[in-house]
This record gives sequence, C-alpha cells and structure tokens, in this order.
Amino acid sequence: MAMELRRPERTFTIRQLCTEFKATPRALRFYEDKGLLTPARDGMNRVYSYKDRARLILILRGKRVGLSLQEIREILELYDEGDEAMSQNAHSLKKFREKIVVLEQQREDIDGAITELQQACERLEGRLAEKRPDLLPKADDYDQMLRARLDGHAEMAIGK
Amino acid sequence: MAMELRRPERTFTIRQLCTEFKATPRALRFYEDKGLLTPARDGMNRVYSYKDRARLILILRGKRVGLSLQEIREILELYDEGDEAMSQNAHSLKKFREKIVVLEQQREDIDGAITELQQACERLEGRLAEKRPDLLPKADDYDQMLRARLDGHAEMAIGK
DNA sequence: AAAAGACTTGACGTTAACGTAAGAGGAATT
DNA sequence: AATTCCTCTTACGTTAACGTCAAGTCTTTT
Repeated sequence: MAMELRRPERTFTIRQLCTEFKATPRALRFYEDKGLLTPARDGMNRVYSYKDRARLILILRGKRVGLSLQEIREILELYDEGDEAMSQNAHSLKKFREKIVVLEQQREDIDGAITELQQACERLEGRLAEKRPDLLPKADDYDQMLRARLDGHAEMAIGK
Repeated sequence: MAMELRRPERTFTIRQLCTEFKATPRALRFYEDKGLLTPARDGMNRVYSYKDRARLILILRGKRVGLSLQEIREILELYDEGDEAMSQNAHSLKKFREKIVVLEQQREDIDGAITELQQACERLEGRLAEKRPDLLPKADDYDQMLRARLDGHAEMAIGK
C-alpha cells in the first residue's frame, strides 16, 4: 500500500520543509531554539508533523510582515496553550490590538510605496526609452517574472 | 517681520526633525553616513532643508515597509541624479519591478495577519470574558488608543 | 568495509541598524 | 567666568536572525 503523502499523518524531514519554503535547516533549528517549533524526534532526527508545518507557515508569514520571532511566538502560543496564565493573556490581548493598528498603518505605507515605486519605474522607463531604448527589458524578462511568480503561488497552494 | 516657519526656505535642526518624527540624532547621522541624507552645514552643525525633510519622510516610510537603507537609497537617487549612469538605471528598473511584486505579496500577507490577529483577539476576549472578566480592557484604554492614533496622524498631516 | 550523504550539536562569525559612552567645540544663561 | 546645553566626531557595544564551519552519528550506496 502506497504511503499517503497527503494525509495528516504524513511527516516531513527538515530538508523537505526547507526546500518547500525556501528556508534553511539552520533557520528551522533556530526557530526551535527560540521555542517556535517543537518537532518530534526519530532517534536524533527531527520529524515535523502537519501541525509543525502549519506553524512554520505562520512563522514565515509573520516574518514577511515584519513581526519579530518573539511576537510570532506569542501568537503561536495562543493556539496550543490551554488557558493557564490568564492575566498574561490580558497583556497579550492589548499587544495584539496595538499590533493590528501598526499593521493597518503598514498596509497604507505599502500602498504608498507601491505607487511611489511605480512612478519611479515609469520615470525610469521614460528616460531609458528616450536615451537608451536598447536597455529596456525584453518581453522574455517579463515572461520569466510571471513564471517565477506563478511557481511560487503554486507551491503554496498545493503544498508541493 | 516674523520668521516664516512654514515656507520652503525654512530649515530644521537635527533635534527638530528627530522630535517631529521620533527618530534619534544618531539615526539621522547614520543615514547621512550611508548617503541617504546630505544636509548643509552651519559651521559644524547640520542644517536640514525642506527637501531633506521630505527625503527623511521617504526613508522612514521605506523602513516601515521593510526596505533596507540600501534599497531606499537607490530610490532616492532617482530623484536627484540627472541621468548619468543609464545602464545602472536599467538594473534599478528591474529591481524596482521585483520589489513591487514583493510588496504586493506583502500586502496580502498583512491582510492575512490582520485577520489572524483579530481572530486571536476574539478568542482571547471570549476566554477572558468567560473566566476573568475583570481583566478585560476598560473603555478608557480604547479611548487612549484612539487618541494616540489620532495624534500620530495629526503630526504627520500638519507637519507638527 | 569504505565512502558518500543526510542529520545532529556546539561554537564562533556576520550583517544591518543603530545605541552608548567619551571627549571636545561653540552659544547661551546665570 | 563658570555652568549649562546642544552639537560634533570617533569608536566600541548591542541585538536579531541567522551563516558558517567543525566534528560526530546513522544510513545508504558502492
């Protein structure tokens, strides 16, 4: 009977998660050091479950939006922690609400930065078209950009 | 005749810009070191123009959306550089387009993170309301949050 | 059995973006 | 004149988030 590679019982090696998410083993061990991941062991070797993988996804996204590992850990702890340390949680609640405000501001910043960059690109293209049209990107370049982009999304979508 | 503190001829000391934008002198000098700012001098002392201040605003926003100082510098250089180094610019163009893609992804991430945090907050509040309603934030707290938020925006809007 | 690959644990190195402390120069206040 | 205050430069310290060896174990391949 073939292994069921898509079922929740499925486990992952460190290398598998790394290639899937373009991380390094060092990074995953580091997250473990900091208490963000706690994979099982097979002898010495780490064995990551689907839950571990889900946590890793949250970690990486948290990083992309500028959260520190410390902040990410606090969020993750909400998911497994039963409910001891309630007064701690009151504090977490406050911090989360503040973080939401920061993120909303950050989204505005990003929108601004995007339009800014687009204007800069247009100015650049204008000047290049005028003086050095030979340096303008070829259609191929855009093709490749789009491909890379789609690949990335596909990986996320189907879990490789 | 009173000094015209709102006109473009107006200049700023390092401390003024720092208090306006909640930065430190060390940071501004650091940006200068890295070539992101080049204020004039009055003897030894730095004198920042309106243009310098505008650049600083861009620097800080760039930082908030996760750009490195190096990347921010490349963007800023587009604004003063006449048009030597055209082939350099072809490279910049490519990098900017890539950065736009990254930022768009980042905005999605932020939206995701916001909803995630909001759910976490709701779960937390639910548990707190059930077991320790005394720890729930008071109306005052939210008042204060909103005030802080509005203050922040006001500062940006009216340039203090 | 020997070599080649993954995995492991230290332990030290690195980079970005400042912080911090020391020492000195002018301007303003007492 | 002395103190206070702001600024300057120089230089070493710091933190986060890993990178990069080194040295060992286990498994698989040759």
